[in-house]
Amino acid sequence: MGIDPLDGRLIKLLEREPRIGVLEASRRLGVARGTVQARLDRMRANGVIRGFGPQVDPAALGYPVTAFATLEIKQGQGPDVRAHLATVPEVLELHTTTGHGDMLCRLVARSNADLQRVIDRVVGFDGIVRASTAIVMENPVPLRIIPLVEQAAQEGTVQDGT
Amino acid sequence: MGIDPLDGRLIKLLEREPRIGVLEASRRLGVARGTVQARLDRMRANGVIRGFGPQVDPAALGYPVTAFATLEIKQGQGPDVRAHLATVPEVLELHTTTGHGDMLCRLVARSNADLQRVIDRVVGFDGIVRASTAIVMENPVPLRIIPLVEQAAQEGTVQDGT
DNA sequence: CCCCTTGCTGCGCAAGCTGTCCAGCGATTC
DNA sequence: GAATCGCTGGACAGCTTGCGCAGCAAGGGG
Repeated sequence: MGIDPLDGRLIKLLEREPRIGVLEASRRLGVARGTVQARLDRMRANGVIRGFGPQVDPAALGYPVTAFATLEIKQGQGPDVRAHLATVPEVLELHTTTGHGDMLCRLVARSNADLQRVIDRVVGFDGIVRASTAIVMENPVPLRIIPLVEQAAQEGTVQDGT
Repeated sequence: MGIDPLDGRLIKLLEREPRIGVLEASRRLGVARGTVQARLDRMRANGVIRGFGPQVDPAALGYPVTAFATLEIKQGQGPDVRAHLATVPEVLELHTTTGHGDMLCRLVARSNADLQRVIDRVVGFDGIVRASTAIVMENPVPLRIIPLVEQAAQEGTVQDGT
C-alpha cells in the first residue's frame, strides 16, 4: 500500500492537465497505455484517488468570504450539533478535534456582513456553548497535495547509502 | 455572474459521476450536447469550476492523521513564515486570519507520534511565537460544495410572491 | 411594432480515444 | 527450474469529442 514514483508522476500530470486522458498520459509518461490504466485502476481501488469531481470555487459562486469557527459543544450534544451543521450550506467542512474547542468548521459567506448571518445560523443551536471565529484574509497555501504525493512516491525508492 | 439551475444540476451530476463526459451528461440532463459544452466552457472561464484534478486521499498515502495548527507570528515575519510553511509537504493548507492566532494551517502526519515531528518542523522557525494544535478525531462533514451550489443555483430562480 | 442578439436544439463529419482483448518478456519468488 | 507479476506493443469495434451550421424561441432596444 502506497504509491511508487510512476504513480506520483501520473498524479502530478493529472493534477496539471486533468483532461488529457489515458492515452495522452501514457505518451507523456513514456509507458504503455495499459500501464497507466492499471495504475489508475489500482489507485482508485486503493482509495488513493477518490475521484475526479469538479473543483468548484465558492468565491465564483458569490461566497468570497471564508472563515473558521471553533465551537464548544455541550456534553452529549455532539451528534445533534453535527446534524445541525450539516444542514447549513455555508458549512463546507466540519471536524471534531482535541484541544480548546470541540469542533472546527469552515464557513463561507457572501460578505463580512453576511458572515454574521451564517454564524448566527450556525451557533443558533442549543448544543453549542460558545464559538470563536477567525476570518480568512489570505490563503498563501491553497489546499494542495502534490508535495505530499512526491514525498510518498519517493519512499518506495529510498536507497540506503550502503 | 453566478449559476442557474441547469449549471447546478450539471455540477451535481459531475460530482457524482465525473467520468461520464459531455454527451452522456447531456442525455442525463435532457438538453443538447452543445448546451452542456457551452455551460462547462462558461463555468470554467468564470472560474466557477477550477478544474477536474484527482482528489487524493492523504490517509491512503499513509498520512491518516490530520490536525489544525493555529500559529502566532512575530510582527513582520509573515512572508518568511509563509515561505517556510510552503516547504513542508505535510502542510496541506495555510490561511492568514483575524482573531487570536495569525495563521491557521492544516497538517497531516503518519501517526500521532509523527505529528510531533511535523509540528516541530513547522514551528521550528524563528518568526513563529506560539502554536496550538488541534488533532482531528472525526470528520462528520467532509469538504463539500454541493449544498452551496444548490443554494447558489436557486437564487437565479427566485420568484417573489407577487 | 420590428429587429437584433442570445441561447438552445438537432444534425453531420472526421479524428481520436476508450475498453478490452492478446501474446511476449524480463524480473522476482518459491 | 517453474510459476507469477507487471509492463509492453498491438489490434479491434464502438463511442465520444471538437467543430461547424441552420432553425427557432425569448428578451431587449429602438
